[in-house]
Amino acid sequence: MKFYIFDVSYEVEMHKPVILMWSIDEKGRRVLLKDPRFRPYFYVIPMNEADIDDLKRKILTLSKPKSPIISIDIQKKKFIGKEITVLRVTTVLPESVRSYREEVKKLKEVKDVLEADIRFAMRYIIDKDIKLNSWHEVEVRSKGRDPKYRVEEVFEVLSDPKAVEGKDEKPKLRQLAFDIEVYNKDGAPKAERDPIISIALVSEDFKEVKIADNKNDRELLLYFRKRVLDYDPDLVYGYNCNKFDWPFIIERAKLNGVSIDVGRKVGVPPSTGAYGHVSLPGRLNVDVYDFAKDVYEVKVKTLENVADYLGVVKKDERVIIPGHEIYKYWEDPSKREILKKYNLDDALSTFLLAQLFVPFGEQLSYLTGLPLDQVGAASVGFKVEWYLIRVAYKVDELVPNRVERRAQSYKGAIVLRPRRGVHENVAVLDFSSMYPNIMIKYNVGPDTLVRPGEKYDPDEVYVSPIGHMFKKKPDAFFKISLTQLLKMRKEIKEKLKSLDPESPQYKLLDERQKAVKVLANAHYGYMGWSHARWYCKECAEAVTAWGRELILKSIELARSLGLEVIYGDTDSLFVRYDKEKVEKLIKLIQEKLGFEVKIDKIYKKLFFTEAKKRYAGILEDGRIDIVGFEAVRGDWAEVAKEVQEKVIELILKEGNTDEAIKYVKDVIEKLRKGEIDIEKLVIWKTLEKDFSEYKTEPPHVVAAKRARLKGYEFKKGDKVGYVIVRGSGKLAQRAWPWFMVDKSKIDVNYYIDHQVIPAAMRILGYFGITETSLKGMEGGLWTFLRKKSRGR
DNA sequence: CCTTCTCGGGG
DNA sequence: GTGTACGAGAAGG
Repeated sequence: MKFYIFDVSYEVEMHKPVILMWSIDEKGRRVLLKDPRFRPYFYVIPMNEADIDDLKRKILTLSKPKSPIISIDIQKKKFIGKEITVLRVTTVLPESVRSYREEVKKLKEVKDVLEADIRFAMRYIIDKDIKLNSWHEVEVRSKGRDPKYRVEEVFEVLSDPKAVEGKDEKPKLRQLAFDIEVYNKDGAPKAERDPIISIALVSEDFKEVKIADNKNDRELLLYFRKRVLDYDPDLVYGYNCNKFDWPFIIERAKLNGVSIDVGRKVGVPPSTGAYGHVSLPGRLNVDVYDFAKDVYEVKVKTLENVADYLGVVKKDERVIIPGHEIYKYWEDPSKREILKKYNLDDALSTFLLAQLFVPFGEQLSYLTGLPLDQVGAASVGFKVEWYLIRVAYKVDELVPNRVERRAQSYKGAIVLRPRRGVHENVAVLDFSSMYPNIMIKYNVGPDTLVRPGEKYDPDEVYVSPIGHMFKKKPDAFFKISLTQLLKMRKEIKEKLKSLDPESPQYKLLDERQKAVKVLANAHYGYMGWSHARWYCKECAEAVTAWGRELILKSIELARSLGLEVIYGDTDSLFVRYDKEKVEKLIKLIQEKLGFEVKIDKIYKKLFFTEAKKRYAGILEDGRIDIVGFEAVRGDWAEVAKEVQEKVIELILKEGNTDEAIKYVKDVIEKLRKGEIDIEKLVIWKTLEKDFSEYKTEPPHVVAAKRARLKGYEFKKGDKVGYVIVRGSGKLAQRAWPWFMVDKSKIDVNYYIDHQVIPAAMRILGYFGITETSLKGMEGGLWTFLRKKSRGR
């Protein structure tokens, strides 16, 4: 029979582990596949001189009746490229692996223990090559219904699941988004004090919201449980629900003595699992916020900002209530309808955002083997790592243990000093997948790296510009992984050409090729991550060195053609767009250096100051592109960003500064008159550390501390929005959380002198405009007098 | 006045 | 908890 498997977990039944595969059958029924045949294991590397059979006997004597060691096999494997003989020790209970690991490690004949930290369900996914969120052929025997599980039928698995190639379609999944509102009068919400006052649910089939009529939230919790169980969703969506909604619900349920077992296992409540995700048995609980974090165009990633930017729910079409005022809308019965609408708009936004993000998440899950609820919560490093672990299994490579290391920095990419000024017709050339291709070409990896003192044949190694050497043979582990990914991407793209872009299959495969790209591009950074299992600083260092060499050689080629190079960063070159010469250059780089370059974009006009990583241009279609300047940074006040953006636009489009100057003066005047919204004056910064770790007291830290005194919770990772008020002393002493400040207290001069003018001058200064001419009274005074006389 | 701390955006 | 390079403001001395 064929099953669409979307989650894998396990449970212990009669002292034995059983793999649970939460699935959908071809009739669209929710079913559970139980595989009782799988057992946990780990590997033991013996000391070189150790007697293997003797060691085997010794390990067997450690066997405990609770979870006996059922077999020890001698196997040949590779470890960091070297052939080694290992013992595979298999036991019964997954949770006993850790204690066996510790005891085995103590034996003097044992060099190391490997793969004892691969979670049991992941072990199954890797070993059986389960492709989550896709179809598998499995031989099964029906066990009928089981009141323990909220599924239509339970099956016992008789054969290893086999992925069905080419069945790139999804069954109809039930999805439910939820959102809660809580009563917090003083500062941040606290579950032990504040009740839930409203819950909204949105699915394809219904939208509803239930508001509490008193401060006892027991009824609300029961309603929530009932509605989830009635609808029986496969996917549950929340926004920041792993960190807020779920912990809050779990705690409130506990206080109320209510069971909140909303998963597909009766009596089992949600619990926090790997990477801080909240797990509901048999359902995929997706925190949409995890995916929203990747929308870097949105600086402050509130639900309404992300939904607005992506166009699913526009801000002006929905209710927005500041977090600290929510309780007021509940206390005043006449305002409760507004609160309900707000709650519903949030759940709706979450639901709609999930439609955009989840298809991509499903494909990341398909590739990495991490179930969808974990793959969003896991960082990029772990996503790459799980992908690598799957590759390792297929090529008999053992997985290195995680080692505590100090981060070691190394030299990175090259950035050219730009030619300042306005340039016309500039082409941006990009190397396609530069670092992955360098890694493939030079066979880079910890397994091919020639270590100090190691013997090598000078003809059989690649030597990096900084001297690190990599053996040409055999293929590096990273090369295998990357080649496979690039090949997969090429094949998918080929297949896409034959499909209707509107078809579900096209959409699915397109998301898959995007996920492949993300994983491939993250390989280089992964090597330089000190917590990586396959950490290799020398490898990362060599890759950036080859990258620098590549760019420099390409510049030489450009110059040999008489092409002017205006700028370049890491894997891009900005050159004067002379069509013929640029095409020649692309060919030359391909032929002489062996790398592919493409024209990424063409600017009609491009403006540089002397600074690196900062430029603004107008593209062929008239769009303005701003990189690096204050206008696109989150830590500048909106008013300054707007001014700079407008100045850039006026200059690139008009070709002179007159309009721009007039515009800046106008904004300054509005600021003086207090006509600018306080929201546009807020500066947002992240607390990157715990309060105690700060050696200095920057403004955002001072503001956050002030909010904390009022009961608002601020901690590492939070964004602090502050404004500057009038007064004396250090700037930080004048920084206050924006929601605690009355507009009349704002220091307008700070915003003029330290936000608007610097942002405008960054551009206008290049054209010889002075600060005083923006601020000066010449223009301002006249307008002032004119208006005054008109007023009379 | 100079150095250090801190942060964010992006190739 | 993927990497380094870079610019800029404000604190600190």
